[in-house]
Amino acid sequence: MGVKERRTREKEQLRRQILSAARELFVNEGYESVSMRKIANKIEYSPTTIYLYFEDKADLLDSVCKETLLDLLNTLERLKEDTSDPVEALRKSGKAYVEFGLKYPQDYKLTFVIRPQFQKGLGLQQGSVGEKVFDYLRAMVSECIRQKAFRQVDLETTGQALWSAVHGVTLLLIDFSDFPWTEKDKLIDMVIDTMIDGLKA
Amino acid sequence: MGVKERRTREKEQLRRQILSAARELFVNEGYESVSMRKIANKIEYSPTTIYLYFEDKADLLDSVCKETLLDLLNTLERLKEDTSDPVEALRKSGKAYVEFGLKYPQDYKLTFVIRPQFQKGLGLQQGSVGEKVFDYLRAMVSECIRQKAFRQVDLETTGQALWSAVHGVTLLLIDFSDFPWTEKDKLIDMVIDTMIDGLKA
DNA sequence: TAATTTAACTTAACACTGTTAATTTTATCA
DNA sequence: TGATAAAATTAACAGTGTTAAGTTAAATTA
Repeated sequence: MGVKERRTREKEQLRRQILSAARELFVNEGYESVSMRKIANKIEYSPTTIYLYFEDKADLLDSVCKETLLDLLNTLERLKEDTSDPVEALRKSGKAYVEFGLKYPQDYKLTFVIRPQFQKGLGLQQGSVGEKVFDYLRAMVSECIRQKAFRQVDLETTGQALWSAVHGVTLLLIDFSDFPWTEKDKLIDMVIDTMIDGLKA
Repeated sequence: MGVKERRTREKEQLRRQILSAARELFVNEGYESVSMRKIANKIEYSPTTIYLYFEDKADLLDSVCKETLLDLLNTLERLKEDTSDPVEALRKSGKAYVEFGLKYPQDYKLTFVIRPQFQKGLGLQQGSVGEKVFDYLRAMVSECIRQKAFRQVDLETTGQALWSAVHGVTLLLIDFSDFPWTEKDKLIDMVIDTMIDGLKA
């Protein structure tokens, strides 16, 4: 009775194939410039086959972004081990966040700029990977407050403010690549360090 | 010989009409969802007429964004008069920047997210309005450093870091409108105040 | 093995897209 | 009025996301 299992496996495999082709095209040509036909051509199926695996183009984007968020979450949680100093841990997480965005700039934009445009109302629901990323950030901040390294700030607001800062520098560096930035790492450090300094006790 | 002058005026008028229709549609339906035909319908001309006044759709976007930047620059420079305290002036400018973005969220996104995607290599050239906006920010920061309200930080990097922070919070509030933000103004103040505190002498 | 049911996939079609070249209409000047 | 220049239009190209209907292939049953 291994037939059903094999079929399920085969379906899963094609689903991944579609997803991988979609990601590559989205990243290289931009979400709007990629057509269902292009994706279909890449995997050598007819365009409508994709609709048997995904609701529509936006759903395809959604699935690609969920993978990206998982990747980001893994990257961040891999840092958790070392560093007993909570402020240093937060700083490192901030750097890792921005560096993730700059390493995969188009994936980052898909997830944090394009997707919200096409998935309004589904930004960050309960149990989502996106929520877990923010949970991670909240825990970092919480530890800084608990150990009195930060002054008595509001946990939620502080987390959101830090997210704002790292999101901002990431996007500016991606979008305005021809702007006469000072040395990239200097800017990233400046953003993160200034925020952290402003929060210190 | 007022014929040529009238013609010039009429051409300018139609140009503005196109621009205004384009802005309204871009803002309400999103750049990619707006077709040249839709714009043409709105002004009751044939689609190709637009090409006599603008190079292409991206040029139309470019012109719309230049207007937005002028509007932003005016909004900021109107603050210049009052406030002798340079730090307070910077804080007010930061707030005004974010509030401008939230008052015209789609115009802000067109200018600072969509346009760079379609106008790569023209992000912020010499003499552009965009450059003037950043000049304004630089002057604010410069004054804070000159009056020793800020510690001896690098002018360029500091300006860019502040831009990152306000850009980030503006975009997050626009894009993730369903995220459980703490009170909006509380967050905006937190971002700006924390950055400024981190820069103080 | 042959017929039937189910799953997987494809073809054809709809009303659209940005942009170009060729053409027609409208306005100005001699 | 007729020629010239400017302005606006029509027709066409190769493409878009998505749906409904039709076809092929695989699995199950008799």
